[in-house]
Order: sequence, then C-alpha cells, then structure tokens
Amino acid sequence: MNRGPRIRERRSEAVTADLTAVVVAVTDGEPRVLTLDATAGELERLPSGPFEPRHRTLEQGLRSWVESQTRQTLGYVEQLYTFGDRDRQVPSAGAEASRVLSIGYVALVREPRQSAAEGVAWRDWYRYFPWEDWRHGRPPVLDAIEPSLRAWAAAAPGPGERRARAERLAVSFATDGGAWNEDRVLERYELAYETGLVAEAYADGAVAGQGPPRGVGGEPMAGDHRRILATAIARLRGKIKYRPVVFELLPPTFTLLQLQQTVEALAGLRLHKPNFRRLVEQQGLVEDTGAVTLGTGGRPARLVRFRREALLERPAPGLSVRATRAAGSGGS
Amino acid sequence: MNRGPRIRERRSEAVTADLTAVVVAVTDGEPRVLTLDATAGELERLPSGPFEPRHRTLEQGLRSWVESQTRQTLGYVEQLYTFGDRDRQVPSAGAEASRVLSIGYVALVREPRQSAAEGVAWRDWYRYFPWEDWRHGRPPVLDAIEPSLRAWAAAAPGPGERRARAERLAVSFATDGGAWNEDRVLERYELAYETGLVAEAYADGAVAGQGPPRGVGGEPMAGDHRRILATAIARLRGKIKYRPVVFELLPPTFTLLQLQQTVEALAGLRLHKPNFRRLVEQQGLVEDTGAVTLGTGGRPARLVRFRREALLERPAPGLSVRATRAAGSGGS
DNA sequence: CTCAATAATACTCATTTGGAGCATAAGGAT
DNA sequence: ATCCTTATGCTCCAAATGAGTATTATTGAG
Repeated sequence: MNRGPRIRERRSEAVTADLTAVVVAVTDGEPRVLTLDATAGELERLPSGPFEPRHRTLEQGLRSWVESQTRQTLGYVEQLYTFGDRDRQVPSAGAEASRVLSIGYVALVREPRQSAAEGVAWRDWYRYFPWEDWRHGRPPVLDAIEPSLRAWAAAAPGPGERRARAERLAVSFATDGGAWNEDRVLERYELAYETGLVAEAYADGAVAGQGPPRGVGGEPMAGDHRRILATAIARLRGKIKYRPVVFELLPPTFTLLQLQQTVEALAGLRLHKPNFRRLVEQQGLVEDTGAVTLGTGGRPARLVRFRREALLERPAPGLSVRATRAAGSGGS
Repeated sequence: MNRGPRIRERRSEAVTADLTAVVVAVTDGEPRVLTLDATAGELERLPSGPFEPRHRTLEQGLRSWVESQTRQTLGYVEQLYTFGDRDRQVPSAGAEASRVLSIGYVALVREPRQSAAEGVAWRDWYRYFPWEDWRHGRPPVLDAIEPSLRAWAAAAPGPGERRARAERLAVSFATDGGAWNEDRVLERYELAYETGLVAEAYADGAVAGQGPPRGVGGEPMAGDHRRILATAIARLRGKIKYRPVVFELLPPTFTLLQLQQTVEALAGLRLHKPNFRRLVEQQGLVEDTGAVTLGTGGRPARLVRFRREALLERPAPGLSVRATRAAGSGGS
C-alpha cells in the first residue's frame, strides 16, 4: 500500500499529543484517583506527559509516564477521548502553544501503594465533583448550585436558547423532578463550566469574572484535567452495567458486600443488598472459593472470585445499578 | 494557570493528527458509508485529512475535510477513538512516517446526496464486513471463515495461549454454540486481522504470506480505515440501545416500519415487529403526526416523529435490539 | 367487482426480570 | 445470655419481555 507520499505531505501540520491518565482505585469503599499535588504556581493535576518517539504505542507512552511520575504500574487501561485545544484551553503562552491534543485514559488498579511517591496522592474523586455522590441521599451542595443553574437558563439570549438550556438542566441535573442519572457526569461538569460554577471556566477565559461562588464548584484541577476526570467517571459508571470492569478494582477474592460497595462507590448510589446479590448470582459473575472472612463485624461472609466464563454466557455481563428508593434517589 | 513553560518544553515531540470520518446513512433499508473510490495505487478509503492550524476544533477540521472531499455536510458527529501508529501501520515511507495519529469519527446524515461528487460513493457497509449481516440468517461466509479461525487457535504457541485464543473466538464469533453478539464488530475484525483473513494484515506486514483466502475477508480499505469503520459500527450498534441516535438517520417524519428497518440495518438483525412497536410506543420515543403514508404496499401506515421529551423521561431512551428466534440468530 | 397479497395494527399469554421488604443464620461484644 | 451486626435466603408483586395470533385497510390481479 503506497501511503508514503500522502504521509509526507501531511507532516507539515504537527501537533503535540499529551497523554493523561485517570488512575482509579477503590479503597475502604471510597473511589480514589491518583493525583499529583498542587505546586506553587499550579493546581492539582493528573499524571500526564507528551507522546514521544521512544513510546512504542500510545498506551505504552501513558504507562511509562504514570510509572515515572507516580511509581504506580497500571493494569487495565482504556482510552477515553481526545480533546482538541482551541475549544477549551487558554493560549497562554502565545500562538505556538495552541496545537496540543489531550488523549485521556482511564486505568484501574487493584492495590494502590500507599503514597507511592513524593507529591503523589490518592484522592477521593468526589472532592472534584461533590454533586456526584448520592450514597447518602441528595448531596446538599446541589441546593447551592441550582440557583446558579436556573439563573443561567433564565439569562439566555432568546426564547429558543432559554428552552434549550432548561432542557439541558432537566436532563443533566434532574431539575424539575426527573430522575437523577448517574452516568451524565460529563454533561454536568460541562454545564457547571458554562454557568461559571467551576474555577477552570475563569482560568480559561470562557466565563468573565473573578471566580466561582465559594465552596460549591468542587476542587479545581490544572488545565482540562478535571474534564478528563469527569469523562472517566462517566465512562466507568456506564461501563459497569455491561462489562465486568469492577473486578479490576477488587482483590482476587472478595465478599459480595465488598463488590457491592465498590459498585456503589463508582456509581455514587446506594443499592438494594438482596437484589444486588441475586443479580450477581444469577448472572454467574462470581463463584465460591470455599473460604470465608471473619472481620465483617457480623456473620462471616463467603469469599468469592470473578468467574471468567460469565463473559461467554452473557451478552452484557455487568451490574445494573438502580438506586434503592431508600437512600439513592430519595431524600437525605 | 501557568501552563506556558510546560507546553513549550513539550513541543519538541510533534506528531500529525489525521481526522477520519465514517459517514453513515441508511437508504432503502441498507446501511451505507461514504467512501472515496479506489485509485490506481490505492484502495477505497474514508474521507480524511490532517488537523491543521486553520481548523478551530478537531470536529471542525473533520467537517471541513469531509465537505471538501465529498460535498456532504454533516449533522450528528461523534468522536470514536484515537489510533496510534506503530501498533498497526506500516512505516512504509521510512522512520519519519511513524508519528501519525488517526482520530476516528462517526457521523450520521439523513439524506445522502446521490453521487455527491466524482469518485465518491455510498457503499453498503456489509461489503467490508460480510459476516456482520444476520438479517437473513447466519451469513454463509462464516462457514468459510471458521476453519481459519479454529486453525489459528489450534496453532497457538502454548496451551495457555491456545485457551486464550479459543475463548476470544467463543466470545467474538460465538463458536461453540453461544449467542452472536452484534456489538462485537471490532473484536471480530481484530481477530480476522490476526488470523490473516483480511488483506490489511498482509499489507501491514502483521501476517506473513501472499494474502487472505479469496472471497471471505470482505473488501479491504486503505490504511487503518476499515478498523475505524469497524469501530464506528460497533459504537452505533451499542449506542442505539440507550440513546435515540437512529432518528438522526431518518427524515423528520417516518413510519414505524421505516424506524424498525433502520435499526435492523444498523444492528444486522431481524426484529420481532409487534414487540418492536410496543417498545417504541411505551418508551414514548415517537408521537403521531396525524398523517399517513400510502406507498406501503398494504394498509397505510401512520407517520410519526421523534419525541424529544423522551430524553427527559427515560434514563436510557434507546431501542433494545434482540433478534427474533426466527431469522436473527436462528438458521438461514 | 371480488379476492388474494401485503402491510399495519391490536391483542393475548406465559415467562422472566426487577423492586421491595421480611425472616433467619452466624459471628462478636458486653 | 442478650444484643448488635452483617450475611444470606426467601416471598410477593408489578412491570417488562418474548412469542404468537387476529383483525384491519389498502393495492392490484383476474
């Protein structure tokens, strides 16, 4: 196949490709993401680095950057999305800085090393999205957010735009009484950005003003890292429903409650225990190991392991997460 | 946000980003993709071109290339995946050709212009994946493919690898009697590639030999375009189940049969008519227009339109596609 | 003008799935 | 022993789903 001439002709338009990793673990029932601490001039950030000639593949490049920056080796890795630049980033360093692509990845790890390196920390991901955790009922921060959202919708230029904004709010944030959909993490972040609720919008110059209202927009991150994190959470929340990805976060053997709490941590919802177990059993997702744990605080729990054969038997071997009316979508 | 220094330091590692479009339409109940004809030295290809400074965003760049190459304007556009180079492409033009990224997109259009430009054609997508069309029962080409797949599994280096290959076959191609999963288009293409069933594997040097067995591997495409097409089909087949994307392919008003046939075209499956209608109705995906069509060949059909409010009411407003036992997954 | 062919539409029925709550079992702590 | 906690098992019912059948409204052949 004669692609030579074509490729050469194209090389004139060069860009830089930044590989960025959302490395996820669940410890003590909390979802955590691997971050680099904020430094003098910069905010907290995700491990990342440019794609370089020494990297065999994009994914290899990513693994290499994460390891060198955090001493954490990665297991399961999945590409998320490639973000262009001018639609979001600030051309702070002049025109020549404007050709950067961010290729986002999500990685799952089982046993996070405690403080793997200096300046590296596993942080609760709800630190960055406080409105996403419904495990203890409706997050209070939503009451502080909603007025801003409604004001933004009301301030739309025309009636058509106003209706469009109201619909986006209804779909994403379940204003006007609809059901909260835990998957729409990215839409919600984008809305928060557009309405000036997150600090990044001001840093990028997308929204004018001093900064967001205090204490409601979640912790900011450098560049577009929080957007990449939102994409990762959305992807994971969607994927657990039809792919057995949760097991990448669990040790080889685990109890059903551990499994449930891991799913709950990711989804940000409380699930109905008996039904969750029934689902897991009838999907054939796990098999008994014979062993039991004692440190449960109650009756000992069976230890189970993931059953790979489930991949063959089910078209969509996942764990549908539907909140119990009790704690998930109901009141506080 | 002080990103200046960091960005400059990274600019040394430049790559080229190629934007590639899978533009899809369904006409006469057949799924079609917009392609550029094969030329003297090259195979059929998808519209594509490099991301350039003049492009405001990645998506804008894509739209611009598609329009200039095919005179087709795009409606719905969605990014698919960014493919690195060394994992697949041949470094045919020397070392400097090895830093190309392909960013794949899928676009849906309603009314394909007939022969929009010279050298441009809407082609049935099953031309490239003959094993993916189960609307008339099991595709005969599978009988020709399976021996090659089994031989490849049997020829694995060790017993562990042999088992791994057999499992991949079982999952992707439903060998050993499992159910065919229409979503796994990409896995099947990758397997066909690895087993030397598709011409691209030889062109890339990934498989040694003259070329694939004749008449079974589907029509080849330039570079990694067929892989991108496989990704697009897989994405669409998955997405119709939880998002109302089909309507992007239909005119403003349509009949329920048209809707069903469009879904069937994408999924490559035959559906049970009464149940499909019931699903559409109870999901509230469409509403009556009052009008009817006559050219049905039988009783006139109601004309309906998409109901946007369904987006608000349902968490996953889509059309689950489960084959009827009759024609979909059953015998020929 | 009647009848067959073709689709559209309506309805039935059995089975499965899914949400909710309750009952019982088996540990540890006091 | 009693209570607390968690694991596990089971029931009930409503909704969704798969499959099949019946009826209705056109077109077109004879």
